[in-house]
Amino acid sequence: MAVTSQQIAELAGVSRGTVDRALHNRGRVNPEVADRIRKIAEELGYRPNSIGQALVRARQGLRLGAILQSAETPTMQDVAAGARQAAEELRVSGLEVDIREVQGRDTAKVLRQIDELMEWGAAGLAVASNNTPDLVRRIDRLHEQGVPVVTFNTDAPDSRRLCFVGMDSYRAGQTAAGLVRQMLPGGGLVLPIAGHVNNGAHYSRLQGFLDTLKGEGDIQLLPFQPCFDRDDYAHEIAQHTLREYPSLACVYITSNGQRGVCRAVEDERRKGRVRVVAYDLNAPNRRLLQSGDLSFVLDQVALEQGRQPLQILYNYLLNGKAPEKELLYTDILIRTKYNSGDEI
Amino acid sequence: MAVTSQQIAELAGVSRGTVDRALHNRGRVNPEVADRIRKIAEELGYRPNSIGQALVRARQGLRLGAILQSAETPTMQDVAAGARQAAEELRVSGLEVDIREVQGRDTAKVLRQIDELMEWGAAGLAVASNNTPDLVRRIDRLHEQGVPVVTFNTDAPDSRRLCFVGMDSYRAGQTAAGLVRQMLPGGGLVLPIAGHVNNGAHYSRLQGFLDTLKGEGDIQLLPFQPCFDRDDYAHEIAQHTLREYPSLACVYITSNGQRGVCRAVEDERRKGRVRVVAYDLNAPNRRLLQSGDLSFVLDQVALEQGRQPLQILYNYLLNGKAPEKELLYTDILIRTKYNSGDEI
DNA sequence: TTGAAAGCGCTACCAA
DNA sequence: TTGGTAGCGCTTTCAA
Repeated sequence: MAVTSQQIAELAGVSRGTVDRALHNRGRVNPEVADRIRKIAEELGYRPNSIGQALVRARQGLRLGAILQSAETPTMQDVAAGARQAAEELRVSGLEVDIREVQGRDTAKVLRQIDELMEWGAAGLAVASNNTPDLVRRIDRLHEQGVPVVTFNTDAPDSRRLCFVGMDSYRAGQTAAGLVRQMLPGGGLVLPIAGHVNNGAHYSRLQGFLDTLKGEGDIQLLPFQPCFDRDDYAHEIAQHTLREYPSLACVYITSNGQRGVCRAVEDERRKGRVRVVAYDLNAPNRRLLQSGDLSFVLDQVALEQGRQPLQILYNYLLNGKAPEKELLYTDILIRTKYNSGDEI
Repeated sequence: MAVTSQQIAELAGVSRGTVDRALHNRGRVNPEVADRIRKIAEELGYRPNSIGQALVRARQGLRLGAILQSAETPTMQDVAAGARQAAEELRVSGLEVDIREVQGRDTAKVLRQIDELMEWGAAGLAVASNNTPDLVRRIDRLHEQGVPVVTFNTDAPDSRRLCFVGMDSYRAGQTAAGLVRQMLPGGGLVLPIAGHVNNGAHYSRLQGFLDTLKGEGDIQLLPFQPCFDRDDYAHEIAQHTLREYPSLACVYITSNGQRGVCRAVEDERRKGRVRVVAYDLNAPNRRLLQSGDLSFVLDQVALEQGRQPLQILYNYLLNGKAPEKELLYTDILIRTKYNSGDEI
């Protein structure tokens, strides 16, 4: 059995209460005594038993809240699963976690959930919502009230959030560019399609892609087109471009709409000659990879994105450990038909 | 606060001890009373507080051991870090974990460590060693003694181990083949290099690769060559092949030796025209990706490989939950110069 | 078959 | 500035 605070108390000739105060700098202890206690603890390699701590903490009932927007999408469902996993892990440490799922992109609903969670007594929040002025204001207010907020999946960069956990979209775009570069050693014509023009993540995915391929002389980039996350628009854009450019070698799409693109390629009987690179490994994309309609899918580690924020809040609130960086980027996964199975 | 065993005891008009015995089927309780208790617990949605359980468990002192062979390699260091992480997490649940690192591939040393850990009182073991008859025999013996063994990173398939956590080497080979296929749309000449001919993992990486590319008519596979994990041999093989085949398009190497290959490509001034695909994202490979000497690196989630086995042993020994599958394959990661940074 | 009580390690509170 | 004590939820022992 490891060394306990009781043992230290006996060695120092004081009570456990004094040891506790000394080691946690809670004050109300003679500095000399505190020094002696700290030295003994150091020598014995004392580390407070986290189970004991958890037991006490459970009584205090620290509460954390998490809110996920667009919860109806496959990716956010994965994120939610990660959050639930973290909630379960933290339960063991004596915390309570409430996870709220919001359908669609609706800042008003998100704000309402924030209100409810604050009323419930949440000491920290994890928020995955889109970056609107209203949300930024609310996050700033929470910050002033001493309630830390971690954004995840989608950032609110202008707010005073503790940190962000999610994909580095620009870097993801670069990664996509690297793949296209490898696929087209002899160069070729590439069509980039974005989702919404005003979606920060989609835009960065595009920028990273364009910036990285621009220098490569033998690769020609067509002007990018927005498809507004819709398969029908994406289909129309792809079909039109395929007909106009018989030499089209690749389509890069940063958002939903990939099914429309693949259908267009198939319709025009260009499958195999036109490569498609898309985002997010969900069920439909898994199928499109298997069938060879998609060459690559860039995936975010959704589960991790859900898990980390709550852990970070826990470490911040209970151990006073702030996250190492403001931007905690999750891994960028490259998926092909061969590594998109159900690995653990 | 969630419902406690005390509350159930009061509602059932019995003591906490009786509730405990009833809910955990420890016997020594009137069946009718047990039924009543179970029904109340069910209705109230009782779930035993894991902190309370951990506190008691800590007193009993359940011990787990982990042994890693070839601990001096970068990959195994990552695996070890994962094991340490798991050890820390389990400490919170009241377990003690001892991790032993063995230098080199030495079954005798591994067996000695197993002895020591058993003497120490380990109730379960995680073992990453090479698959030798001696080890298999020992694992089987442990199994008979009721000590579960989880193999990780490297499997001992013929043993009665509880399960294996690691890469699906054949599938990794297929993944590499898929990348080569994408890189060489017009076909081309490919040289496969393996490490040791008798290394199961390296052989599977080769087989998966060959099987997947065999059907592709326009890709020509040269006979594979073993380089015995050595850069100098790999250099020699690559140099010789580069000179003999000016049209060589790609080298696939399943083991160490990738530096020798890259040097040969550079020496022969074929960098950019000859693509190299290798394994494991360690420091040197990160550099080779950055410099463009390597096109792709296939990586195993080493950290996860270290973490999982101990968690599995915990669930098995304390919750009676056997792993879902015998072969728990970890993710196959594709790394390029753009996604091989230090993401979390 | 059942109950009562101890004890795990820690922190918080109150009294001195 | 200190010590003493209660109590978190659970399991286990001992006694009835």
